[in-house]
Amino acid sequence: MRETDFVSGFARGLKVIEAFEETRQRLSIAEASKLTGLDRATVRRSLLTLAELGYADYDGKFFALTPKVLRLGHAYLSATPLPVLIQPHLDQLSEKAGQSASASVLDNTEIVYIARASQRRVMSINLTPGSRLPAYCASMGRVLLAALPETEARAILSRTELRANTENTKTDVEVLVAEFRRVREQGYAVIDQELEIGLCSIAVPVENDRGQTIAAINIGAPAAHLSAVDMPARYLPLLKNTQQALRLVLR
Amino acid sequence: MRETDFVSGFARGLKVIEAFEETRQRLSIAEASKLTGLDRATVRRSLLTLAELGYADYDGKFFALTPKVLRLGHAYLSATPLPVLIQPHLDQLSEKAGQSASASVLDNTEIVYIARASQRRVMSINLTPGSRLPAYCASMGRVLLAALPETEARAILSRTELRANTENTKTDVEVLVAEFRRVREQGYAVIDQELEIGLCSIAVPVENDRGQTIAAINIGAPAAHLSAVDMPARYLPLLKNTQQALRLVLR
DNA sequence: TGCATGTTGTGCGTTATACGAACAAATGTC
DNA sequence: GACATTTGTTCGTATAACGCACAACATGCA
Repeated sequence: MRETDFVSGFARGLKVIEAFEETRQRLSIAEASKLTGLDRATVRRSLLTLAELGYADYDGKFFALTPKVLRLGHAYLSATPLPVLIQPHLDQLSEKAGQSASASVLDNTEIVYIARASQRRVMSINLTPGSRLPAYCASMGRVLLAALPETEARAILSRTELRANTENTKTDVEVLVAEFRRVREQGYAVIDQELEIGLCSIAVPVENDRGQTIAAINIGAPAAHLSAVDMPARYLPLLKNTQQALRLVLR
Repeated sequence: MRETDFVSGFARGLKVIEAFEETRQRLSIAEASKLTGLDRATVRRSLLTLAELGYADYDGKFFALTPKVLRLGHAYLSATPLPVLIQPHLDQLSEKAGQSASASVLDNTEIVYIARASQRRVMSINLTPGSRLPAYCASMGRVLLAALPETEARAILSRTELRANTENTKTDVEVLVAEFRRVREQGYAVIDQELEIGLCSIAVPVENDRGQTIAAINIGAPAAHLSAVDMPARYLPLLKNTQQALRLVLR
């Protein structure tokens, strides 16, 4: 790609949109400028463009995103076969397990939820398609990282801020890499309250017909309901069934 | 706003992202050019920019969006208080009703789902935050259109393609406007299989503490389970409770 | 093979944008 | 109320993007 095949005005604008995610509130021009590192004049032009197009509201002082920006994320969900294909299998899985079931893919150091079937809410945070969690401490993240060559997995870990969300959270790189090996061998990952106290989950990879891991699915359950060690016996058969069914429809 | 306060490169790029939604598949440069009406060279630069930033994959022939674009839509969901505030109430509502509950806002002629609590899937299509439905034939859409001045509601209807999705679908402007009046008086809207055969729903407006309608919530149920005329008696008290609770937290 | 059709990539003159700084207007502080 | 600081806006200029035209390549068909 040549130097001139890059529209920096577009790239800057996308950066401005993402700046809203971090703050959870409306932004002034100066705030957006600080968050993005872009010049105030440039940010102002981007924000005014967003307002002009209806992606943002502007009250003369603050900018706030409008629901129209959901179109952008939805463009992926409806254009990509994966979420659409997975959803019905996830519904079945969730129904049979009586627990929430989700699907996600890896995006750099995080997993991104692409589909979800929730029976009831077990986590304090609200997960919807588009939600992100750090890969190292999520069951689907473990599965997705385990599918990578070890050097790549290490590279991702080195870019990750390994926080101890609970006292159970594994934060040591060598411990995690060893865990990836185990996950690769046994074909599934179990998380015992590493992300949030009271929450356990079990995940398996979603493979296409060439055996490549392209996503992960999991079942999450309250620790009060079932201890982590009991999860494989209870849910692994269901997950494996779904995994097998998906392998046949994914090319 | 001055002429120069608009970044057309940014606006063009956003248009390119949205082009993916319509086709439900990957796009070549020429296809994206046709869909957006932009010059091929321009579209090519935008697509290469998306690829460079990781928002798209490029195999040398076709471009496909990556999960990273979900960040953009999610920037709205996490930055806006409304979805976050509504979600727990929706969960409760859904649990008590034993049916799916959703929340949406109006975006031009369509409603956009901003939160959802699903007990089981009752519709053939998959609804997630970001999903859109035409306002005129959805229960939440009726409620949101009824909250507008009649001239505005008519203006929106005039911009809408009034399709008869089922034999029940109301497509006559005068019939719809009369329906809006009734909805405004009775404070709720009921849809009897106007969107999809077998699906009924009932919606009420979500108002802030100044009485302004800022969103709508609904309960959807299979027609086989409960006829449309029985919905108010069964679900309206629950919806009104949730409406009241939300009024207190929304300023 | 030869022709027609369609697609992608590139060079170039014109036009529009981003940059940085300087100015103006709030905002906060003592 | 005066000062200091932050924020929003304007402006001239270097630079980058735009759209057109053309070349290169692939594909389909007779």
